[in-house]
Amino acid sequence: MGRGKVELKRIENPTNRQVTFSKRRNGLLKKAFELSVLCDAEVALLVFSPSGKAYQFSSHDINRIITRYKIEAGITKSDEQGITSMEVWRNEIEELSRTVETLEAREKHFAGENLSGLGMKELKQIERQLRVGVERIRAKKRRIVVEHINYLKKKHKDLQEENNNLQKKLHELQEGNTSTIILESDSTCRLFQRIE
Amino acid sequence: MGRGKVELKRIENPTNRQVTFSKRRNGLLKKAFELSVLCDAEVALLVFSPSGKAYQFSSHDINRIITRYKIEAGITKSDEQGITSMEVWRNEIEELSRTVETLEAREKHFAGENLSGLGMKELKQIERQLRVGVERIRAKKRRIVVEHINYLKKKHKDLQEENNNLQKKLHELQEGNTSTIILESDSTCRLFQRIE
DNA sequence: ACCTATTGATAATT
DNA sequence: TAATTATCAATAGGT
Repeated sequence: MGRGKVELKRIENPTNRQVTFSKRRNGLLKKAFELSVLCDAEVALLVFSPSGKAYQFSSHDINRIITRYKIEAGITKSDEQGITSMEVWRNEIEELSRTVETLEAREKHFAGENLSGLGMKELKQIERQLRVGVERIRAKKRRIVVEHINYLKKKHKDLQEENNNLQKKLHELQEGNTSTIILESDSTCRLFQRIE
Repeated sequence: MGRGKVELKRIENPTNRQVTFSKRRNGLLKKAFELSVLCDAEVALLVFSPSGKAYQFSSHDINRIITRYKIEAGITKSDEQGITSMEVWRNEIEELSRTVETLEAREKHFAGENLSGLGMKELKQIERQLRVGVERIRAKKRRIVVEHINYLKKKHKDLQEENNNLQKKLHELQEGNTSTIILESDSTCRLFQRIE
């Protein structure tokens, strides 16, 4: 929505990024507010800029919304108010550690290690995933090669054209001057080298 | 944004409210995502519909974002001791998060996704790893099949032996008693069934 | 920070 | 519920 489409990737220019952040953050907060009013919904929005500044919107008490989320997410705490941030962090660390363990186990499976305990079904499943991965990797490789070949073909064609032009000029010079001409132009020499 | 301006107040028609909720919720989630990507920001969004259904978006682990918010909000009564240990934990969390991200990225690569940005060398490396994995999985499968076959062979042999013994006993009985004998032994019937 | 050409979101309608 | 479309809103790039 502006003077040009924007790719969905990190804006590299820091100034632009900052400006866009400011604009879009406001837009997002506004829309969160509108949603809560128009549709009578509970909305909580937390935003941290890369530089660490915090922004928030919440239609109701934010801690209530967060608590509601945590309850829905299955994190039933004995005492919501009593959770110190330290406890929250400890839980967070444990959760992350579990995630890491799971991911590492899966990676081992993909590498064909630690397979004891897996049944035929799981093995077939993993093998299928691996084969899909291999096929996609190969497709990507083929694409890269094709692109490179096309690039070279184009370069080749361009150089051949340039070469023809140079030859033509050379002939014109020879016709205008019957004395022998020795080819010594640097660019012409490089040209021939690059064509092979 | 539509066929007419809308007042910033609760939509009274329940159908319209539901439809608008669905559309705007999607729009809001999309924009939250875009903000996080374009501007490299941490964003967490929680939405509860009036009917109680929960929707969420978070650019990073939502609990981490919530924790971060709680810390910023409750920073008033934090003593220096607390801050120090909190920072230690926060560092640990960030490290774990990075590990998770790395592992997830690698898993995507193994699945042949998110390959943009990888060069020929990396692609070949990944393909090699995948092929090694496939080979090991297949070896494991072969081992399982062979073991199973051996198990069946042994069972078959045992049963055949038992069968022979029974036949022998039968003949002995027949020789001792010339009258007709009808086979009705339950165990013998099951035996023949299991051998096939 | 403000301005506007453009893209994006969505209200109404089918 | 899912498309389509006419409009309004957000915003990218420029000043």
